[in-house]
Amino acid sequence: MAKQRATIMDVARAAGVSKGLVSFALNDRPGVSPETRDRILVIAEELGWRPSVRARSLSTDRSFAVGLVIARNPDVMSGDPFFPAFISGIESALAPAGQALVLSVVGSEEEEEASYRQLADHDRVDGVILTDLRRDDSRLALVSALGLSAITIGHPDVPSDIPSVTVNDTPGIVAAVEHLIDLGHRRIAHVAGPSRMLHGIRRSHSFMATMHAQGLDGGLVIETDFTAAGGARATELLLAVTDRPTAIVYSNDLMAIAGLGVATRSGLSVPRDLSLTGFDGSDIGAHIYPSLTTVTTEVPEWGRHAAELLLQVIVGDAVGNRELPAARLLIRESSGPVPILSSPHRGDPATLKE
Amino acid sequence: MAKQRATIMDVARAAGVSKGLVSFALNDRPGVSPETRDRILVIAEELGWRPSVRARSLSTDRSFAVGLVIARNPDVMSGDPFFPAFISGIESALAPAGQALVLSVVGSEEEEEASYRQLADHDRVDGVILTDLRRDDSRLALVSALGLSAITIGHPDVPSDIPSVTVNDTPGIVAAVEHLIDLGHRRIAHVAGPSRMLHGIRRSHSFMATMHAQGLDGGLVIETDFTAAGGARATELLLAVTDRPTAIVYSNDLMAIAGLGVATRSGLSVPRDLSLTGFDGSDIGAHIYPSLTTVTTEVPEWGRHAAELLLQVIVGDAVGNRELPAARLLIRESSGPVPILSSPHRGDPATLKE
DNA sequence: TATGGTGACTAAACCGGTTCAGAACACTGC
DNA sequence: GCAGTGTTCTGAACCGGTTTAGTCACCATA
Repeated sequence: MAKQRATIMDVARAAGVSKGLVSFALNDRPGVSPETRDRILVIAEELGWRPSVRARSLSTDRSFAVGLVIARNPDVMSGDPFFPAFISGIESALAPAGQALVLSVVGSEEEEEASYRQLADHDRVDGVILTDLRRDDSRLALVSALGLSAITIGHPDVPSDIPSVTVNDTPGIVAAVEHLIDLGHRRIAHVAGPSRMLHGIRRSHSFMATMHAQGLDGGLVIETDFTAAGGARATELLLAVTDRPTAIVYSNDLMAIAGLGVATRSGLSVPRDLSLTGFDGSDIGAHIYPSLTTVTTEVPEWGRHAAELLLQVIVGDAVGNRELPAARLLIRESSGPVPILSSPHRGDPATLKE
Repeated sequence: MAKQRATIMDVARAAGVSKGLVSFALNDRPGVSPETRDRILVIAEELGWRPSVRARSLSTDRSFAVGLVIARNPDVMSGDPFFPAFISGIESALAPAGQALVLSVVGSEEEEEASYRQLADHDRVDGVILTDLRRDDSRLALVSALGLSAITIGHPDVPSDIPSVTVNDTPGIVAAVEHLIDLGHRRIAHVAGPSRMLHGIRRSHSFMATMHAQGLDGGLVIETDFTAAGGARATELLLAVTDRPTAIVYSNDLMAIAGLGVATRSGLSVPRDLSLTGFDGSDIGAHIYPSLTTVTTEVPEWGRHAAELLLQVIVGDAVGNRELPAARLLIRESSGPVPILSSPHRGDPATLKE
C-alpha cells in the first residue's frame, strides 16, 4: 500500500550504474565523473531517496545519535530549569546534523551505570554528554571502557582526555557575594549543593574565597542536595543560629525559592530582614515576590556547544575544550541593604498577618 | 585491541550449528530441539552474546525505540514539572524492555512537524507519544501518514483509532472549586491554558460547569499560555476588575506561583485576601509561602502507562484505552476562608511592609 | 608496439541479524 | 517396503547501505 521508500539500488538501476557508484556519488567521494555524479544526484532527488540510517549504522558501525543520562531524584528534576533548557540547546545542534538524542532518566546514581551500559551494549549512541560531574567521577573510566565518545560539562577533577564545555560559575558567585557586601552584609551564608558534585564544590569554593578575600568569615556553609526540601531545611538551620546571617547565597534557584518560603513563614521579610540570591536565572524566579536575585548563564548555549563538540569528537576531529561566557549576576528584588539593627530580632509570623 | 563483541555467527560456530538455528533458539521459536536450544543458549551466555540492535533493526524493520516530541516555548519548559516526571515514567517502562527513548525538543509548533518527519524519515522510532493534544490536532493525521504507531495522552477531540492514556482532570478541578465554595468564595476566577490545547479546554469546562452547577457565575476566565509571565498578567487583570475575585483557580502551578507573586506584590495576603489553587502538584509548590493548594496526579504513572501501551501498539496487539486514577485535590495553605468584607479594599503594599 | 598508469566503473564481500525453502532423518501407518 | 508426516536443521537470500578488489578503456611513454 504505502509506497516503499527508494533504496540505493533503485537509484542505481534508474541511473544505469552499480550501487557502489551511487554510494560514492552520494557521499562526495572521488572516482565518479562529474556528469555521472550529477545524473545520480538528480535521480536520487527525483526518487526522493533518503539514506537508511539503519543500514548505514550497520555498515559503518555508527549510530548517528548521542546520549544523555540524567541521574536525579525526580523531586529535583521537576522544577529544575536546567535540563529542559539544556536539552533544547542540544537539539538545536543535533537536528540540523541529522543526529538524534537518546535520553535516559534514572532515579539514582546506582542505576546510572546500567543506563550507560545499555546505551553502549545496544549500540544506541556514538557518544554521551556527561553532566553533573562528581569527584573522581567513575563515569569517565566507564565511558572509555564502553568505547563511547564523550564530553563533559565542566572540567573533571582528575586528569582526563575527555574534552569539556565549561562555564565559569565563579564570576557569578563572586558578583553575588560582592553585591551583598556592597549592600552592607557581613554575615553571609551559603546553601551549597552536594560536595560530591563538582559544580557544587566549585560554587562553595568561590563563595568562601570571596568571603575570605573580603576579610569575612566564609564558614557558614550548609551542604544539601539541590532539592526544595533540602533548601528549606538548610534555611531553617541558618535562621536558627544565634547571630543569624543577614544574607544567604543559594547554589540554585529551587533551594532559594524554598528558602524564601521558609524565611517568609518565620516572619522575616525579604529583602528587608534577609537577602537571598539564587543560581540558574530561572524564569519562575522573576515572577515570585520578591523576585529572585540570581546568577544566570545561557544554558541552551551549553547544550548547543556540548552537542557540537561531541559530534566533532565522534568523527575523530582533534578538539579543544570550550569555554563559554561566564555566569553573571542578575539583580532583582530579593537582595537589599543589610538591616539597620546589627542583630535583628527574629520576626513573629503574626506581624506579617497583621 | 578491544575484544569485539560476539556475533551470532560466533555462537553458531561454537555450537556447531547454522546461524539460522541460533536465531531460532535465541528467539524462542519452534523448530529447535530442546537439547540444542539449551546448548545454544549456554554458549551464547558464555560468549556474552548480545544481539546487535542495528542488525536486528535492518532486518526486522523496527527501531526498538519510541519518540517524544516536545513543542514548547523554552520558558514554559523550564519550571514545568510535568516533563521530567513524565519522562522518568516512560523510562521505567522502556528500559526493562530494551527500548530507548528518542527525545526531540522544539521551540514552536511549526518546528514540530519537521521533527516528527525526521524521526520517521530516519527510522529513528517505531512509535511516538503525543502529548499536549490540540483541537483537531494535525499530528493525528501526520503520524498515520508517516506510518508511525502512536498513542495520545488524553482523548483527541475527533474520532481516532489511536489509543490513549487518560487522566481525568475534572474531579480535581471540581474538588478545587467546591473546596473554595465551601470556604465561602463566590467570585472565583479561572486562569486557563490556551484554548487550542485540549487539556486547557477540559479544565476550563470543568471549572465553568462546576460553577454553574453551584449557581455561580463561571464566566471569569482568562485564557493565557501556561507561562509564568502569562499567569502574572492574567492575575493583574483579575485583580484590577471591580469586584475582583476572592479566589483564583489556575490551570497549572507555574501560573499560580506567578499569580501569588503578583497578588503579594499588590499588597494582598494569600490566603487572607485571596485564595489560589494550582494544578500539577509540583514539589516547589509545597515549599513556597504560603504553600500552594493544588491538583495533583501521578505523572510518572502517565509516562509508564503511555510507554507500555505504545509498545503494545507497536507489536500489533489490540489494545484499549487506559484510564488512570483521576486528579485529586491537595489542600495546602494558599486557599482559605473568603474575606469577611464582601468587597475587600485593594490592599496597599505599605501595609505589608509595616 | 609493448608497458604502465589513471580514471570510471562493476562485482562482490561485508555489517549481523531474520526468515524461508528445502534437505536429512526418524517415525508412523498401511 | 514404502509413501506420508513431522521434526530438526542447513544454506542462502535478504534488509540497505559501505568498501575493497578488480576490470576495462584510454592515453602517455619508452
